[in-house]
Amino acid sequence: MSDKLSSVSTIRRKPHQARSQERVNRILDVAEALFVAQGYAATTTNEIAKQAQVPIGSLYQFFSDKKAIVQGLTVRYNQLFHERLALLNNAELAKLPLSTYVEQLIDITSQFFDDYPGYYAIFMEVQGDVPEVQEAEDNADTKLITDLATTLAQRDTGKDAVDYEIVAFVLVKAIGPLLWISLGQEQEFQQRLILEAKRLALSYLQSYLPSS
Amino acid sequence: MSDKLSSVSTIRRKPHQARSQERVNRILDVAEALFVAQGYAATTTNEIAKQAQVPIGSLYQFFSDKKAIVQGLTVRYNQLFHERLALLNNAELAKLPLSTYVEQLIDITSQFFDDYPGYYAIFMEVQGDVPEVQEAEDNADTKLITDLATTLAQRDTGKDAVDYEIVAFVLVKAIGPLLWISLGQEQEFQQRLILEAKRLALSYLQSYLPSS
Amino acid sequence: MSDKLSSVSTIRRKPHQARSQERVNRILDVAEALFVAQGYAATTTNEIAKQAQVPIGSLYQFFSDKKAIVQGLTVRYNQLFHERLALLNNAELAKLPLSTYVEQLIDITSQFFDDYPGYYAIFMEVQGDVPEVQEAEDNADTKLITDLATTLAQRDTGKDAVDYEIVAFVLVKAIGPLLWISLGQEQEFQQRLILEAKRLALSYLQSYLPSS
Amino acid sequence: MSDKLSSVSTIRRKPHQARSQERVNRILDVAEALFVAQGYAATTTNEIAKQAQVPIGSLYQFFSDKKAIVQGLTVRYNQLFHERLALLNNAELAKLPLSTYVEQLIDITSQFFDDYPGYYAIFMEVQGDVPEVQEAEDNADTKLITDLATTLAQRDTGKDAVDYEIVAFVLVKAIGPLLWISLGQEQEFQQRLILEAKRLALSYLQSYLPSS
DNA sequence: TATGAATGAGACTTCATTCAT
DNA sequence: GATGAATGAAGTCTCATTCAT
Repeated sequence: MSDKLSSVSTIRRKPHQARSQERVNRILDVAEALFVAQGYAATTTNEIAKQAQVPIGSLYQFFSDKKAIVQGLTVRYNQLFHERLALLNNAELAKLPLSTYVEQLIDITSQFFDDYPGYYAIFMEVQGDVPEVQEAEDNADTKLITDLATTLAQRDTGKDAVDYEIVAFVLVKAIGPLLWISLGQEQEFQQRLILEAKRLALSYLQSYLPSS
Repeated sequence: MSDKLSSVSTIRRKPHQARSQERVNRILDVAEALFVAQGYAATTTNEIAKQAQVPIGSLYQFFSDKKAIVQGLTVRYNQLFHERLALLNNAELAKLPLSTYVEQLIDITSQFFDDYPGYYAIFMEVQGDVPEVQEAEDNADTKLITDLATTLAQRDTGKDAVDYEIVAFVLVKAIGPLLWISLGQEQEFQQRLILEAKRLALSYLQSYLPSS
Repeated sequence: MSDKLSSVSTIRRKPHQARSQERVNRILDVAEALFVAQGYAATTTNEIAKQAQVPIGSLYQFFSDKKAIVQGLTVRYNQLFHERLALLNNAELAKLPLSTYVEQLIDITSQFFDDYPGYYAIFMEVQGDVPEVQEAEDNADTKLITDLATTLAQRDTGKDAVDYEIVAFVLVKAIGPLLWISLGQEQEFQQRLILEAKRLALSYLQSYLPSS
Repeated sequence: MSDKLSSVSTIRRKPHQARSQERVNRILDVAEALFVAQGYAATTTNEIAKQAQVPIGSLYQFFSDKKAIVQGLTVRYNQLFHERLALLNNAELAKLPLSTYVEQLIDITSQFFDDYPGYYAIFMEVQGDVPEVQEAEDNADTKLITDLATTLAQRDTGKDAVDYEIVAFVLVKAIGPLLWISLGQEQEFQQRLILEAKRLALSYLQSYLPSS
C-alpha cells in the first residue's frame, strides 16, 4: 500500500518473516486441534487453511505436503518436550534418590501429554502411512532415551555393566503409552495410574540398581 | 438335521453359510494384509474385494461399511487371542512360580503379535476415526485384564489387599506396546526386549507380591 | 410340504391365489406408504418386500418392474375412485340443481385424496420418467372426464352446442390439483379452499349452463 | 475502483466472476434440458458437467449438491417469471376491463411455460424429495399470488370485503396446472384450453366482482 | 511472492434384478 | 413355483495440489 520509492527497505524483511512465522504457528495450532478432534484423514488442508486464516496457496508454501504439517507438528513437539526435560537432566539431580528422579520424570511427561494431546494422538494414527513422521517420533524418543540413559549411567555404582540404552528404551516405550492412556481416564483413576507408572519404572530400575 | 445316511463329507453341509463364511474370511485376510501394508485410508474396498475374489456388492452384504471390516478384524483378533490365552489361564499354573507365569504370558503375547501384525497396526491407525474399533480393542484388553487379575489374585498370600485389576491394567497397557514395538526391531534386539519386558513385568509384580 | 399323492388337488389352487392376492395388496400398501413418505426414487424394492413380508423374488413374480408397482397402485386407485364416483353418476342426480352436483363431486374427490394421499403424490413425481404411469393416470382422468361430460350433457337445455368433453377436462385438470394442494393446508384454510373449488367449478359451469 | 485511464473495454472487468457466472448458467441450461428430457433421477451430475463443458469438480464448487442445481434452476425461474409479470402489474392496467387483465395474465403465463418447460416439469418430479425446492416454488407462487391479490384489490368497488389472497391463491393453483397440461396437447386443443382457462378464471372472478 | 479458483482421478456405496437351489 | 444371496455397473461427491494472475 505505501511503497514510497522504497527508501528504507532494509528493515522491512523482518516483519515479513515474523508474519510468516505467525502463520506457520497458526497452521500448526489449527492442524493439531483438528487432527486430535477428527483424525488426520478426515482433516482437509483447505479446512486447516481456512481456520488458520491463511490462504491455501500460502499453506503450501510453508508445507510442501499434508504430511509435512504432521512433521512440522512433530518438530515443534520435540522442541517443547526437550525444553521441559532439560530442567530435569542436570548433574544436580543425579545426587537425589532414584525415586525422586523417576517421580519427576513421570510427572513432567504426564503433564506434557496433558498439555499437548496431539503428541501421541497423531503418531498413533499416522503410523505406517507416513514413514517420515514415524522416523521423527522415533528420533524424538531416541533423544529422550539417550538423555535418560546418560542420567541413569551417572548413578551406576560401576559394579555391573548395565546397558542403560536398553533400560531407557524400555522405560520410554512402556511408560509413554501407559501415561498416554491414563489421560483418557477419570480423574481419580488417572492419578492412580500415574502412581503405578512410577512404581513400574522404579521397581524395574531398582532391579538393575539395587543400591540406589 | 437328519443326515444319518450321509456319513461321509459332513464338511459340505450348509453350502450357503459355508461359502459365505469362507468369503468373509477371505475378505478379512486380504483386508488385514492390505491395511498393514498400505494403511487403512490407502486401501480401497474395491481392491479388497478384487483380491478376495468377491464381488464388491457381496462385500457390502457382509460388511455394511469400510469401517465394519476393521471391526470384523477386531472380533477375529479377539477370538484368536483369547484362545491362546486360554491355554495359560488354568488353575495348574497358579502353582508355578510367578516368573514362569509372566514369562509364558509374555511369550504368548509376543508370538501373537508376530503372527498377527495387524493387531496393533490397525488399532493404532484407526484410533479416533472409528470409535467402535477403539471400544472393541478396549473390550479385548478388558477381557485380558480381567483374566490376568483373576490369575494374580490366586497367588495372593492374603496379607495385603492388592487391587489386581489395576496391576493387570498397568501390565497390559505398558507391556503390550513394548512388545509391539519390539517386532519392528532387529532379531537380536527384539529378543533382548522380550527379556526386558519380562523383567519389567516381574519386578513390578514382585513389588506387590514379594513372597511369590 | 404335504403333497400326499396329490389326490384332491382341485380345491387347492384357491388358497394359493388368495395368498397371492393378499401379498400383492400388502406390497401395494407398503409401496404407497413408502412412496408418499420418501419418494419413488428413494424407495427400494427390497425395502418394500421386507416391510410387506414378501420375499423379493416373489415381489418380482407379481411385478415385473419397480415401475410396475406404481402401475399397480394406479390401477387400484382408479378402481377405488371409480367406485366412489359411481354413487354420484346416476340419472337421479341429473334432476338436482347443478350446484348440488358440483358440491358432491368435489366433496367426494376431496375425501378420496384425503384417504389416498398417494394418488397425486406418486403421479407428481413419476411424471416423465414412467410414461406408462402417466398414461395410466391420463386414463384414470379420462374415465372421470367422460363420466363427468356425460352427466353434464344430461342437463343441457339443447340451445347451445357445448363441448362437454372440454368442459369436463378443464374441471378435472384444474380442480384436481387445487384440491390436492388443499390437503397440505391447515384445517380452516383447507375448508375454505374446498368451498372456493366449488365456487370455481360452479361459476365456470354456469357460464355454459346459465339456466341450471 | 480507480480505472480512469482505461476507458475502453469495461466489459472485461472481473474476468473471474464473469467466467464463473457463465459457467453457472451453462450448468443450469444443460441441467434444465436434461431434467426435462430424462427426468431428475436419470440425469447424472457428471453428464451435466460434461455437456456444460465444466469439470465435475467445478460444478461442485458452484453447487454443493445435485439438489442445489434444482434450487438454482428454481431461483432463475422465479426471477424470469417475475420479470415478465412485472410488465403486467402496473397501475395503468387496473383501468382496463377485468377480462383484458385476465387474458393477458394467462397469455403471459402460458407463454412462460412454453418458453421454460422445466418450470413445472422439475417441480412435479422433485416434489417430496427436495423440500427446499418445494419451498422455493411455494415462495414463487406466493409472490405471484400477492401481486395478483394486490392488482385485484385495486378493482374492488368497496362494497364487499373480498379476501383477494384466497381468490388469487385459487387462481394460481388451479390455472397453473391447467396451462401446464395444455402444453402437452396438440396445437388446436392447446389453444382451446387457453381460452377455457381464461373463461374459468374470469367467471370465477366475476362471481366476486360482478361489476367489473 | 501471494492468492484461491480450478481440477479430475478415484473413493465409497447402492440397488434393481436374476437364477441356482 | 418360491426364495433370497449374489451381482457389478454406475452414481455422487471429495480433496490434495497446482498455477495463472
